[in-house]
Amino acid sequence: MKTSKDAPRASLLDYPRPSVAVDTAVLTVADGSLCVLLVRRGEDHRHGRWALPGSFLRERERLADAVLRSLREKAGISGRVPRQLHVFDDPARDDRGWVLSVAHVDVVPLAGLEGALKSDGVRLASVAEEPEVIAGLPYGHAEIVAKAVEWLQAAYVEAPDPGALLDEPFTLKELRDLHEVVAGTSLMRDTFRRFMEPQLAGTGQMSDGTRGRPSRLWVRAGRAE
Amino acid sequence: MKTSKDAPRASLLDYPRPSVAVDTAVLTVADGSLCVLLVRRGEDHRHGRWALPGSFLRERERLADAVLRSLREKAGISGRVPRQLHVFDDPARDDRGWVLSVAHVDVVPLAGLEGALKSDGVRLASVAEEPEVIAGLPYGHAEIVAKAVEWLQAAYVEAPDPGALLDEPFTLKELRDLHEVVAGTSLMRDTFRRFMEPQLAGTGQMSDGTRGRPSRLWVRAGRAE
DNA sequence: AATCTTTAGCTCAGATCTGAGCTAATTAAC
DNA sequence: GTTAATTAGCTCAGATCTGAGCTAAAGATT
Repeated sequence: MKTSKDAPRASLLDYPRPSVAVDTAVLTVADGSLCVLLVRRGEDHRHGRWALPGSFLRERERLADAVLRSLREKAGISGRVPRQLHVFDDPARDDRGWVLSVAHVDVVPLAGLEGALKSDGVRLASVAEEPEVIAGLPYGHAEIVAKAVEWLQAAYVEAPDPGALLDEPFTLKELRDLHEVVAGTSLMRDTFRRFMEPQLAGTGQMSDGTRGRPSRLWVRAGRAE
Repeated sequence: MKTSKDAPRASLLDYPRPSVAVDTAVLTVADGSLCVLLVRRGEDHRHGRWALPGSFLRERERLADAVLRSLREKAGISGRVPRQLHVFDDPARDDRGWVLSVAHVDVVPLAGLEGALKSDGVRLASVAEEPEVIAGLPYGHAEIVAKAVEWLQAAYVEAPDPGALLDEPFTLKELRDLHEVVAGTSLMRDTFRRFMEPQLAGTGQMSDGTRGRPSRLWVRAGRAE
């Protein structure tokens, strides 16, 4: 089972190898609530339970490609920019054997999920409003969701809608509403404006047909002006 | 070995598996310079070249344990709190085969490395002063060092000496000198003091025998007072 | 059409932060 | 000893940040 330890060995690649999986928290905002995408597990293991979409890594496949493939196959959606979060390596994590899971996060606007959500094998769970659903996920997936949310919140403190959840152009109110949902707190209007404006480019247009006084419309701009 | 759980497929674990390695950037401060520990590679591969200490993961081993083992075996040092940085997954990274490398960072005071540095198979490379050494590391290790330094700098912005590089108690000058080395820039004296003092606990003692006016001695304190 | 509600955009006093500069306390050099 | 150099700790004016409150501009309600 084990190759000998000391003698010059044929190849270091003779070491036992773990299975490697990717699991992804797909985050979006729906109905003013930060949500994560769940899929119902198929015939393989833990049949019928809700879990994050994931997959085993295929031969020579890149992690990001495995994430995009798993989102396509399991949830029927197009992921965008999967980002690695952490490797979970508890040998007892998965009772099928020795499995490392590389957790990822991706951000997808609700419009990109609507087709997938018609299936009854796909649903959203609100991170804030359905904590019991998140806490009950198998394979330590609750921890992945927590890390994903933490990452998203940190990203949304730094820049205007870095996950591109909003369609451009948008008003500062729309942007602030989104950031408040992500942060889970209310944000001071002027402080928010003052921080974000330098990172936005004005379109010259004004919003129209909305409630209240029309406001300028903006698009995301590169940080360096 | 593993038996299948239920019918349809033999086992998902029949997928091909990558080799998994850990590589660690051990950071320290020596002679007023932020340094990373390198070891000379042994008989296995790339004989004689300097590289970060690393190892293949053993059966059911935790990543953190593999890091500590590799530091013990390859560098003869006791690591402290290895922290995961990123998984490098380029299939062409290693010409021996399909190898995922889980990069880690650890912080160790110079005193903990002095024994190891007597060996000519172990050296320090200054991140700022020997960029060509870092840039020439094999297996994409330069990228690991860059991520490790980035992580350390971010950590040192948040808290007083989170890597515990300084022996307690210390003066604010010693702390600031350390933080300046890590940051690579000079830090405003009073701004630094004002930010750090609430995160320190005074010992009531004063420094003695040092140049200049004696100053208070401090120890690190938990963030929550 | 008058009034209410909502949102935008600005202003300004007060709060907070910044860092140069001052005085103090010690060691080092002469 | 006397003077220079170094570092500590504080102070205060100026810079910056904050957010309540004001006026403006639109749709909604009556």
